[in-house]
Amino acid sequence: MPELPEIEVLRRSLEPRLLGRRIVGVEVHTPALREPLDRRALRRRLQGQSILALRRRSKYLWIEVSGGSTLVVHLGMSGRLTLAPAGAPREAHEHLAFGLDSGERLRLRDPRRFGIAFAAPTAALARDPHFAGLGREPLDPPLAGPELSALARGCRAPAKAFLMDAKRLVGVGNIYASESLFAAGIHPARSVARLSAARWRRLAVAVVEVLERAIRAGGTTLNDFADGTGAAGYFQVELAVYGREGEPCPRCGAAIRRLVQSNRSSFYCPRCQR
DNA sequence: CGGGCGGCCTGGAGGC
DNA sequence: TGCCTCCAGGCCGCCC
Repeated sequence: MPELPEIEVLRRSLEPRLLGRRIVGVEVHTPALREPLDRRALRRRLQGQSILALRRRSKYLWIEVSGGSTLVVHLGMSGRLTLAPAGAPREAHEHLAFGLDSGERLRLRDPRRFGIAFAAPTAALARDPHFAGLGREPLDPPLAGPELSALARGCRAPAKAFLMDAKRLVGVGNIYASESLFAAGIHPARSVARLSAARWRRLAVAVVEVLERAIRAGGTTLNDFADGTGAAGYFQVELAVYGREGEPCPRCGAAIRRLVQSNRSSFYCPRCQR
């Protein structure tokens, strides 16, 4: 669920509330999310430091602090990173929290524990294994057809799998892959090995537009996602095909179908997508 | 080496 | 009402 738009919405919601704040306490409640939480490194790198910048890379949030370190957070499937007022009780599945000089607490809740959190030297992030092999950011600058086509060089995968291959293009997960392919009129099972230039152009435009619209709508909240203030997004009401098997296509009225690819559900219109 | 797929994990939905 | 099964999907590792 948290794909690029959700993390960007989270980043924008937290940025004005966190910039300049000082981290006064680091609480680690759970030994491991998807990776072990390193309590000592989190404390050593973050405690007492001021928050300088919030950035996003792929589906990761980077919170850069003074002293040369950055806190990296990935929400996995069910994570929430929210600011809690002073004195708020610990919530269920709260694994990690940072006390701030404002008295608030920045806390990570993640029932399914697919998330990731660690602190690392800012200067070494580009070489960090989490980031070294990542592909192109689709929005900065906005992707165009020829470049998307070039990213697919040597790739014969179905279009759905290509869009979700973070080594080539980051940020597009299961929901926005289905939505982008619908917007471009491309069948999710079509191989990208021989797509026309016109189709590459339509796909690039579709990816950029879908992601930007989702950001403007505050992201997609199906179950878990909320921004840093706890607010849900509302792009779920604008989804054209995702999760709508059997419903009429918003463009042509044909029944939307579901297809399983790589153990993931893809949704598409059999008439509009070829 | 590209690509498919299982596993990690829990809550919620649906069937009986 | 309660128990069971299934499903959700980001990402890594395994396998063909």
